[in-house]
Amino acid sequence: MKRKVTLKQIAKELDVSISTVSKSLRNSPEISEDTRQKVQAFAKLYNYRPNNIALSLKNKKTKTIGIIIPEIVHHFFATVISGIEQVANENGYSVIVCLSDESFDKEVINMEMLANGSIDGFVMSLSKETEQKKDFHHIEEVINQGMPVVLFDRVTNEVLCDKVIIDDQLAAYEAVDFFIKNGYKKIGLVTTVDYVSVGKLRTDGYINALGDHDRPVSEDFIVKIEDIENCASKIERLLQEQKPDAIFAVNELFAVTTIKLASKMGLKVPDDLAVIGFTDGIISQFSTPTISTISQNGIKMGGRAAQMLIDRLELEEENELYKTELIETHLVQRESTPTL
Amino acid sequence: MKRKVTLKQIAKELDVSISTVSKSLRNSPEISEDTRQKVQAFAKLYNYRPNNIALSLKNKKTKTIGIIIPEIVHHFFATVISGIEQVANENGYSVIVCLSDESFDKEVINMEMLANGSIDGFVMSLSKETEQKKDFHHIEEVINQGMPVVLFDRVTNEVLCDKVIIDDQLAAYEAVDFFIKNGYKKIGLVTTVDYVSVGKLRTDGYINALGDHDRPVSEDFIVKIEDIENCASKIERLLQEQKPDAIFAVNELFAVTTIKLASKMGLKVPDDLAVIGFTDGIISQFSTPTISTISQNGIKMGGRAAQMLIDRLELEEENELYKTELIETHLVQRESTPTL
DNA sequence: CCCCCTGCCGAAAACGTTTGCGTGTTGAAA
DNA sequence: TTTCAACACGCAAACGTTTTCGGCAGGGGG
Repeated sequence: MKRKVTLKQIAKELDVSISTVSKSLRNSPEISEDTRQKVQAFAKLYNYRPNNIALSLKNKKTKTIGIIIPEIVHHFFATVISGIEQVANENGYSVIVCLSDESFDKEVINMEMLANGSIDGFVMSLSKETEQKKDFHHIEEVINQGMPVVLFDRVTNEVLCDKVIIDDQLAAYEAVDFFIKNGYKKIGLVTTVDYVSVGKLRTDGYINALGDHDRPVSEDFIVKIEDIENCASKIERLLQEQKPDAIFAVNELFAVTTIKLASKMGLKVPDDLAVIGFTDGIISQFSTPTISTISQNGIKMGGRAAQMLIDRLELEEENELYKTELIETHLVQRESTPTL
Repeated sequence: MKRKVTLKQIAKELDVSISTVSKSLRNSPEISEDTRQKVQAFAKLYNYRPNNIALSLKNKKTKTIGIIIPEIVHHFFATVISGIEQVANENGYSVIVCLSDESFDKEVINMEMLANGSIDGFVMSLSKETEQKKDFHHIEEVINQGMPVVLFDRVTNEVLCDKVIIDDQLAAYEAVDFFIKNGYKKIGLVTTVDYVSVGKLRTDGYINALGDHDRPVSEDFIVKIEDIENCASKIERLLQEQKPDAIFAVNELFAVTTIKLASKMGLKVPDDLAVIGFTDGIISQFSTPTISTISQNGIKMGGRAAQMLIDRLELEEENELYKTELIETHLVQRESTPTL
């Protein structure tokens, strides 16, 4: 086993100083052609690579981005990571991933763990619990220490930083608008509880769309789901009691669950019930029928977030002007809405 | 903005030496009660946290695990990361994730990038291209430098290291055996090209199961798919020309694609065609009909891999005894196979 | 012959820790 | 009063880099 070789070892072996070796490898004109060649040959032979940790310590930058997300077993977040990783790599950065498991405490612990020098900045999406508690001191603290943070998707107005989101409200509006324009009368909503920021916004979009078309908004047509495990009964009740002809669901899981329940009740999708979901993921593409969704391009979202972070990192002056970028969405029509 | 405080700053502020501060914070008996209290109070006030990078440099360990996987937008790999992260966190480790995008070059670059001190060890799954080229020098080099590697799922016999796999061949055998025992006569296989290690093993399991029951193995019943994009025609041909009554697919995507094609051809699943897939993921759970699969517990797999790596890292003596752990699988019966 | 310049290289500091060892002070024992 | 231990603390090295600065030697010009 041959351990990694260091400058010091090369220096000793070649009987020169450490600085000579370092300069030779960086092609400094201070060093004679002869010595440079010799050192470089030796370094190549022993496959010398500078130690990242030492470089990080010296340069006070790690070239590493910290990602904190609620969970990774979730297609949308996986695509976001993918987007971040891609842009990060192109710019010579690595990514270190931590999962909050939707827990406030884990989010805080992970942030503190990474904030002590391990990374140059964060890209993160809030955990449900954090959104519920509205406690963002851990994020503000990190920002105060001069470490940039970019929030995406699940963001909050209460902390000042760069953000990347989609226009959740508008996207939901358009989905409902699509239903209305195509003659649907009884449009139901399957959404999350209100403290989930994106759920709330999408709910607002639904309400506004109905309002703008002078449609009544009834609580009876809205199902708010806390945990996915036992949501079936609530959705079933909506389907049975209100007999909606269209359902807008704020995520894939709700959409596919609704369709399955509808099918079990003998309803045909899309003939008896049209469905539009949110987040264009695996489920929507492969379920039967395939599900029309509002696309939410995670790759692009992650890419933009990473780019914003890196831009800020490589900027010399501190810039207190924070931007919020909007990622465009559009309706992907599939089998769960009729072709018109 | 208050930047992170260092030992040096505390020392200057309190007019003591750096070592006194350090020792005070670590409760060394060398330091008087008085000074200790004073330093600790001050450190708490300024929210002192030791710099991870400096610690890494000093201790020559980073408490970070490098993960290299082909892609993250893939439910199985996402669950594996989840499993790794969990065990890593419990042991005070972070994880840094790199994606090879199924490319040999990216795999090599990522490994070299991380191997220069950024991490203590690797958990990885080979890219398709690496499996095809059978070039593992980058992995061997890393191991030679004393950095432990744990391979999972897509592994190779050509490199000596710890491994975590499922018994792909046995699992496939059992799936086919299930078909045979339940009276199916014409069992088709939808698999990958042979260089994908797990695909090959599952194909072998299929062949052996047929052989052991004295069933003929015909190439006509086997479809080998290179890329998922244009696999439809091949599968259709199998369904039309051979009219199998059961299909074993080596992954979810092949399974759901087969089912969709069968439905389009008017075949009823499971009545006209029974299907068993592999990897118990989102698609299998939510497609219609839900798909029976060989479960492949990614969380457990990742967890074991992480534990093996950490065990080796925290072991004092070098241990050349490498283990290969098997994760048990079982058949999850859903709607794509008949209830008997 | 002296001075200066230039080419080449090494010493050392710095990044932030931890820790073995040396040292000064104090108090008590002889 | 002398001696010695215990106590409390500081020095410095080490981890592996990069970079500034200073120095030495040799050569050329005055």
